Amino acid sequence: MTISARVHYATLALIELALRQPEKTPVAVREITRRHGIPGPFLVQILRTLRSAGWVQSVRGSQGGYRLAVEPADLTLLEIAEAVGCPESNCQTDATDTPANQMVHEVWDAASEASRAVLARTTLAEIAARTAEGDAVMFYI
Amino acid sequence: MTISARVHYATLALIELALRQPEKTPVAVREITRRHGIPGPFLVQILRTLRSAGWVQSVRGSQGGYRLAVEPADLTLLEIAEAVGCPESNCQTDATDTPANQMVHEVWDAASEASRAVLARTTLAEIAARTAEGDAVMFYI
DNA sequence: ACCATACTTGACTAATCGGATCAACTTTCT
DNA sequence: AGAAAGTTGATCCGATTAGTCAAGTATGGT
Repeated sequence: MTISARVHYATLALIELALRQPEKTPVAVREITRRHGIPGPFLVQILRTLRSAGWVQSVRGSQGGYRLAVEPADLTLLEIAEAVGCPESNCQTDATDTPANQMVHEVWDAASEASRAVLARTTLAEIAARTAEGDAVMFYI
Repeated sequence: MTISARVHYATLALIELALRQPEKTPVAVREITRRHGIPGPFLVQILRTLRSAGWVQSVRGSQGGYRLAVEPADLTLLEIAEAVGCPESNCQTDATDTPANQMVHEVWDAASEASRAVLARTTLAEIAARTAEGDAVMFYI
């Protein structure tokens, strides 16, 4: 499981937006980068992806920024990871389709499915709430 | 879950060796590459790693090759993947250790732990046996 | 003894990817 | 008008992966 910085940053940003959803003014990119130490224009690039996915809404002009466009409870970490991260773990069957090859593929698929299941059952709302509490949380395997 | 070709090839080679363990003569690299379409000298590089890990034994000279050095039932896919693949998913705590950061890290860790659990409970013996079955089936087609 | 076979070692190249940056432009608030 | 923000597209760098080469060494068969 590679936790590409891209996905990590995206999640951080979304948590920030989720926590500040009650505010009426949108949150500026600058603020998020300062808060979480995310390299400036890189976050912009990520937010662009999130926008075209429909998770966030951008407000231009002065006093502009970003705002969450969906319910945090409806957004799972899996969706975030897949939208922003690697371009789909393409499980195309190789040309050399020996039985050994198939077996190995099956195991890899099972493993990746297991980790995806964990991400699929964690919502943004959940992780944002826990962040707010500052609580130590146990995630069961 | 990235299934680096390195790990994939390593597993394929080990399956081959496991299946031919009863033979007295070691298996030549050339043969393995032909069977599974693995690029020649790349497999050598991988086998070197497997050797220094102690999983396989090399026999030099003519009639030489590789031979499994452990019981297939004692070797899990997790061990293989970690020995040959990425250099440990280094989960170093970032300098900016905000609560959000910690939360996100916890989820990633849980996810990666889930997939590792799958690999940890699959042994080489198991996957080799299943491959053998598949081979038998193919024989009749 | 000799030669073909096969592993050993170490360095080396090529392509891809993730991370990050820049510059020029548009929109909106005051 | 001017400052503050986001928008877009091009680009760059460094690390990692995949894959290669060549010179060397050991072994078995004849």
